[in-house]
Amino acid sequence: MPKIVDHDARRAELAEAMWRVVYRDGVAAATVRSIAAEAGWSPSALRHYFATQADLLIFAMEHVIAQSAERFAAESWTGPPRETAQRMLEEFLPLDRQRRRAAEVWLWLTLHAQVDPAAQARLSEADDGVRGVVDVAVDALAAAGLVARGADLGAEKARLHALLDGLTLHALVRTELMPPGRLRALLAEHLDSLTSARDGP
Amino acid sequence: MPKIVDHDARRAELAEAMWRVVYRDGVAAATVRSIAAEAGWSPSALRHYFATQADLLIFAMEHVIAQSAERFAAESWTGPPRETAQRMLEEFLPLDRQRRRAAEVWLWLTLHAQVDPAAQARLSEADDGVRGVVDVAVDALAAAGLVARGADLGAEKARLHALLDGLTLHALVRTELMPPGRLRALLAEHLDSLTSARDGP
DNA sequence: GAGCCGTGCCGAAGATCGTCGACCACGACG
DNA sequence: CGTCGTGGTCGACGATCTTCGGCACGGCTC
Repeated sequence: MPKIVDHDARRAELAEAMWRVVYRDGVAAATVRSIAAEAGWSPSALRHYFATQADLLIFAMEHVIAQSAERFAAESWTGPPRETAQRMLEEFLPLDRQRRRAAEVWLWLTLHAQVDPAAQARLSEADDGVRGVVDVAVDALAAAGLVARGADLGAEKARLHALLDGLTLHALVRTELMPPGRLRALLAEHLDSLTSARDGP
Repeated sequence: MPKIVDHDARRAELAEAMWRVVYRDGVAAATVRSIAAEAGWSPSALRHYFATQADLLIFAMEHVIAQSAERFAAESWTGPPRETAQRMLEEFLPLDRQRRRAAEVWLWLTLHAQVDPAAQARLSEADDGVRGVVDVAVDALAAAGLVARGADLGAEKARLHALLDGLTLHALVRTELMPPGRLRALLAEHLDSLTSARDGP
């Protein structure tokens, strides 16, 4: 009976407006009002599609993660496993402004999740997406026989994942000490350590 | 001529009040009002000692870091270097509620530093404190001959530091996957990887 | 011992934020 | 062609950080 709008499309539109604001002015500028202005709506209109600000940011974050997942699925990922793993994991490092902004949003969500169980749950799902890529990368290395027998794959995945997020954090807080080249080099060094021969059981 | 107050002592008192609030209710509850109430002052009084909320949190963070540094300096750190390094680094992991809360504050500051150059500068100094401890730990291992010749000490320090902060982040966002025991084990695994024989140049 | 005046502190106000409720308008269905 | 539900706006509320004007206390000077 009433006017019908494609909610999913509208949500995506608002999420993109949010990313434009974030890319331009940083996550601190991602207020409900500024995002609404960017999208050309009144602040109240957003409430029809996102009950709360955190919902919008989570949706936007899931949006880019889903896009990343599509890119991962689309690419063939042939070639040397070692270089492939490096390329896959570099996707998550803040090597350019865009990914740096995404890391800021990620940080905002992480902090917010400390007090919002709903955000916590959905952030965990998104986190699983990243963890899944790390798993794939490590498994591919192991399947290629590049990881020493006896290595604890579960622990290696957790360690690599932690290193990835730690590097991201350091890139945010100490940009001058962590230029893109150093981020890549440290990731490479870790993969070297992972793939070099180590004592089996 | 006027009433004289020991500003440093008052600042320390307010910082301790802040930590009580944070410990009890989390960093989100660390508003100027709640901290003032906890300390028994009016919100305006805080402005005499901290120009802004970020200043208070930074001071409080530096406060605990300074205390940690004192503990580090006080302890003799004798015994096997490998176990010593583990103990030193575990100080920075959120293994109990107190350190978890500290990590939340750290996260808040990191986010805030993205828009506040002053906070950014002072946070960098605090970050150097942590980096210094990591350096000491790795240097001690190297001095004991436990790190393979040819290893890039600078890179190893950066990698260990990133791992430390990454583990902290994961402990905050995925507590159920990162209980204290697993945090310790992953740190130990990394130190094992660092101290096990690796290819020299 | 008396007065001055600067420090310390408070209360209220300003600005901005997220969120909510009341109200209007359009348009698809009966 | 009328109905009524969805979509949208406006205004307001409460909370936040920060700023401003004013009051009071208490050391220093005379």
